[in-house]
Amino acid sequence: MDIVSIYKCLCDRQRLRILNLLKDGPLCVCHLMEILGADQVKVSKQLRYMKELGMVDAERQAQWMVYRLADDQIPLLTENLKCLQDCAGEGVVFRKDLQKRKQLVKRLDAASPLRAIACHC
Amino acid sequence: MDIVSIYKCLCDRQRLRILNLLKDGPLCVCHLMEILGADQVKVSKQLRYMKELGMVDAERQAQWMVYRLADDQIPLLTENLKCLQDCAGEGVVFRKDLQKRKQLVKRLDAASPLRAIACHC
DNA sequence: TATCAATATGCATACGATGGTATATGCGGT
DNA sequence: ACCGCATATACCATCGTATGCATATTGATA
Repeated sequence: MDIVSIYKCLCDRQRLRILNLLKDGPLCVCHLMEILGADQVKVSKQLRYMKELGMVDAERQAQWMVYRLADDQIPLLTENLKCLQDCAGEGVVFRKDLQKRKQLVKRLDAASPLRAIACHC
Repeated sequence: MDIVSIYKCLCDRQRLRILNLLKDGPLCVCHLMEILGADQVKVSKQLRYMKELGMVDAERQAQWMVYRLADDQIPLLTENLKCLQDCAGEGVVFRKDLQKRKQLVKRLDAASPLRAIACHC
């Protein structure tokens, strides 16, 4: 994959937020939607975009599609993801996303352990 | 400056090449044109773009405009520039650019030391 | 001041990415 | 077989950004 494609992917805030979330583990589309407060189509399209680039992998779990960072990591990507939370000013958004993620996982565990497992959180 | 703007800047191959060249020291527009094999308008506009972003600074030297990486480096940018030459496959382009740069400097030194100095190469 | 070289800018156009709506697919449960 | 939920896709409008051409600006030199 060429460098320019990677940077093109990174130059959208929502894609960055998604990658940042997936860095902590797989998530299904509906949970991404909830955390990001975004609509289904948008999230779905961006995931497809990143899947075609080879940045993320998708796996079906019952009716959910679970997305994760691709197994064969791209060093350039990995390095850039590392520093998202430390980014001056903007790091807040990324840190908050990860907090929301934790809350979500807790809630799912309490309400329906099975579903939490199914969704790989 | 926000992350997205930085990545937007990085997602153009020619801008990357320019930044890579400036990492080794200042250059004027005509030398950039020569090394990149690009036309004046394009180079000039991309430099302006990067100047407005705060990535590069410009200084007039007689009739030449000499561009350099901005004094107050942006960490995210610095880190990304570091690995350009090592990028799988594509690193070649960036390495070749730096070679061309060296040849250019040599030639200028031989032909006209004064001009070489004026152009800060 | 006329002129040339180096560089910048304005404007029109084209292209690619993005967003929205509607619709399709795939799976589980009844 | 049907329905509902989760997700994907097609299609179209839109908008940002790059590109090309023409022209303006700036500094040096005669």
